[in-house]
Amino acid sequence: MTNVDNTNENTSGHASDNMEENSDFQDMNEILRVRRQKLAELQENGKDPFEIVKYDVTHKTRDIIDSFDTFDGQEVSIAGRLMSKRGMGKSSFCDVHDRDGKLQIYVQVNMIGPEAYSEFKKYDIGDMVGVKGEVFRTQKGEISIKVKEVVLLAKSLRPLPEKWHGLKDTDMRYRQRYLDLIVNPEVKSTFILRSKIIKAIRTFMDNRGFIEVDTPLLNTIPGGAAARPFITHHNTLDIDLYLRISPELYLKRLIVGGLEKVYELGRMFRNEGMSVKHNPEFSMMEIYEAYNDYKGMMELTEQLISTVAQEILGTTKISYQGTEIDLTPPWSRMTMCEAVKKYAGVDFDAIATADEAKKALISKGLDIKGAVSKGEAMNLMFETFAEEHLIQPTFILDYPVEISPLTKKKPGNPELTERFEVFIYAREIGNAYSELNDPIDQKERFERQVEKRESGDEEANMMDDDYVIALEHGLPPTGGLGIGIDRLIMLLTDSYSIRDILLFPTMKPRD
RNA sequence: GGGCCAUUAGCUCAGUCGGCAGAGCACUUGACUUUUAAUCAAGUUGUCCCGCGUUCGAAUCGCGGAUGGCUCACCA
Repeated sequence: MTNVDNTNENTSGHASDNMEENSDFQDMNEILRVRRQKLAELQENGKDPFEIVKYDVTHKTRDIIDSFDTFDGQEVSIAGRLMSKRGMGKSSFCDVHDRDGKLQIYVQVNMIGPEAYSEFKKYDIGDMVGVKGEVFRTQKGEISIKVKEVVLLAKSLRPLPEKWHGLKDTDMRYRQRYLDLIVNPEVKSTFILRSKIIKAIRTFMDNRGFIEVDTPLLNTIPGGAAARPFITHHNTLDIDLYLRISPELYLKRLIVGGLEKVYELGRMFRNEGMSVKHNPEFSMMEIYEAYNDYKGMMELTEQLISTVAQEILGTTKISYQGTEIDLTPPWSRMTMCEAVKKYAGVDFDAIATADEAKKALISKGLDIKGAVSKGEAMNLMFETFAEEHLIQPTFILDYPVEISPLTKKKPGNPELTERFEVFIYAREIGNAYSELNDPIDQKERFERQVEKRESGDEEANMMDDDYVIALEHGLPPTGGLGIGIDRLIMLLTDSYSIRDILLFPTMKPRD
């Protein structure tokens, strides 16, 4: 009975399964057919471009453009994708694009001979070519190569998107990112910038005496953050494993082991909602420094981000989505309690009990589901009323202990912890603690997390006994910091969506 | 999951009141030996996202569905 309605999935028009192979060619439009015919002709004449294994490239187009005076009159060879053709009978101008630039080539029939020229005229936009010739400047002043030899290095069998408007369909841009990179120059430069930013971050950390380490992506206990993990399975061991949500607990084991200053910059996986700021896999850097605390991490955060901005963009005053943001240190500092007082008008210093906190929430029109502690109430108010105002870089200090299970309590105030989050453009960019190193306290905090988990909170931490044993061997006082690398790159590249700074963002499969 | 919007040629997009499916780029043929969004002449290109309905007639109107975008909710 229940299956009857599903029959339409099998009968809805896929009757062509048995005749698909041979009808491919007929189904193609003219552009596809013509290009395949050109390839077939080349192959029949023993000139199959796909048999070529190597081309001797002496220069990149960027080098030639940047130092024309030294290349003027010299012979060079370049290679790249043919992106435009301006043919005028017995001579042609074309643009060849390589990674960092483009260069015009000038092909004349009496330079390469009538046979090679007529073959060249069959090249299509999108073909990969190698070109050898002499550098010169045209009458209109454009640096070019007068071609002595041109080689087809790969035939493009499909047309590129339109040259003037580029590729706009966002879905296609993400699914076929190579097309996006070919036709939208600003996309290519964004990803080149991403690479430079990450390199600058690593250089900064290395210069400060940190070592980069790699810890497991496959975890038996996913810890260090409040997030739902992805689950996978190892066949030989026959156990489920989790993809890591944070490297925190491994990195602190390394501090116990005496590595003192470590960082890891890599991919995290969180099985949660997707948005303009969230992708299921994303890059984060975590840093741990022995004998330091969260105040030291504040200084490190400011220095790191402002130094990278200065190096990559040449300034610490950036523009993000039309808003000026000043990354010049020092950044403003405010406790969460102060922020809530300022933006919500509620003074949590004057609130003693969870009941009073609940009343304060209700008076601000907030919904309360289940039991809410004083700290959770303050955090909720902070997120609701304060976060949106934190446009310029701002450290928010002293988070409630209930939502900070891995953080040292503030001396003299057991309700709060030595923790900050840093916000830029109302987004959380970083999160840092004075790390909790008391194994007995840690064990109790885990137990409280386990209780939350058992009462339905899928994001609460699991008990990690092995980590507690590591702490029992002695973790020095340590400062720890996590920085959302993708969000930082969004800021520095002025990108609206996280999908614009991930080459292949997670997509729902088609069909 | 809710709301709003979109889906038309390989790409970017028009398509009026329901009346033969359009443009630019790309492509094909021809002309052109310093062009550059080359130019000029001629030509080709369609599951109008899918299904059902209303109608003499649907790209256009109605209902249902798919995909995507934005947004709200969710989400350290």
